[in-house]
Amino acid sequence: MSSTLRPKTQPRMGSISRNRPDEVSGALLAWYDRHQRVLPWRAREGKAPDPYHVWLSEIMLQQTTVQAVKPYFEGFVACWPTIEDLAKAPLEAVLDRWAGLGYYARARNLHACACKIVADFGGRFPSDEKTLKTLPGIGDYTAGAIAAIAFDKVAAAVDGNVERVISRMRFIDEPLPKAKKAIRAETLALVPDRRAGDFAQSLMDLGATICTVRAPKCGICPWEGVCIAHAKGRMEDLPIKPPKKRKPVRHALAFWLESEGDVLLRRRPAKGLLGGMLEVPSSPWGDEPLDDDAALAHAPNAADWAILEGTVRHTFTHFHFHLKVARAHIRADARPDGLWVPMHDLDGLPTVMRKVAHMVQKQKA
DNA sequence: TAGGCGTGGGC
DNA sequence: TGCCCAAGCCT
Repeated sequence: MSSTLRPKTQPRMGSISRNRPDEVSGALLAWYDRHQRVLPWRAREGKAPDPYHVWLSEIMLQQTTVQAVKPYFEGFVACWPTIEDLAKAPLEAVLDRWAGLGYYARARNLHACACKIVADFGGRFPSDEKTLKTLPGIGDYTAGAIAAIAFDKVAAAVDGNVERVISRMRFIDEPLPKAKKAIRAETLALVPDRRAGDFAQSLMDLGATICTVRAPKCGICPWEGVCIAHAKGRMEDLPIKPPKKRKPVRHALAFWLESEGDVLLRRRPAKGLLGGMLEVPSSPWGDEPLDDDAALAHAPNAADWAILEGTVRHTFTHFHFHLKVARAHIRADARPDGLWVPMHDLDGLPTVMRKVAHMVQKQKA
């Protein structure tokens, strides 16, 4: 990224005018030059960013922590070094490698987007927000982030971090999501003509490391002097979020069927919850716990099913899940049709199903 | 527009 | 422990 536009004399701390967008953004860029995080998807000093890496990381980072993303990003880039490689891969391979990261529609859209970039755009990402937003999995935030970070376009990338930082700094006390329009306008007004990508990343770094949800570190914030929420002592009141709803509990019985070191799995329907992912077969997921006999009627075959002690508990976005597990062994010549997978090769399972496997292994010991 | 859609960490 | 939250998107 160009660093040529840094002012010759940096504004002194506390001397920034909150009515001068160039001074406000300049103070943040100066902070970013000293304190930016080193992340695997960021371009090295003086190097042009790789749009494929920017896009891949932005999709993975949607609603997901940096620490969780790091190993997946490295794994994807090692397995599919270019977007052409990713487009050529079977969707199932992409989903299996995404397993554990959550929000699996992202992986389906990722693959669809890669195919579209290769088929319709010659393997090159468009650089304008409007075209980016036509691609699967790319919305307002991600379009702005790619335009700014990969192509240094003047664009606002308003994510949860930016909503928090800007709503505090400008004291926008309207509740979300109504506040989004004002936050976006305030953010866009601050984007500098040069270093728009650095500015986008600096806002996110500030939100992630200084302007945190709880206990923000205002004493070391480059915007302490211009932040209205800080002046009022109201930092932790913003942004105002709508109340959450209670999660209901759903129940099911999973069927762990073993045969000579393999376990029976199946692939879920392509869309919806865990769409396209591998799973341990189970009874339908219902609002009430099924009694054992009723649940066992859904078993994939007639076998000597034993219901294990304990319950797998897992929380999805909008419900809690209580899963009992039944287990049986059969001979190889009695296997029902299905996907038989070696028990040492269960990396493609989503977390809830890994919990099932873990419970079975624990009860063997 | 509001609800569906995962997971792991922090307190 | 239960709840909140993290670089949102889609319908």
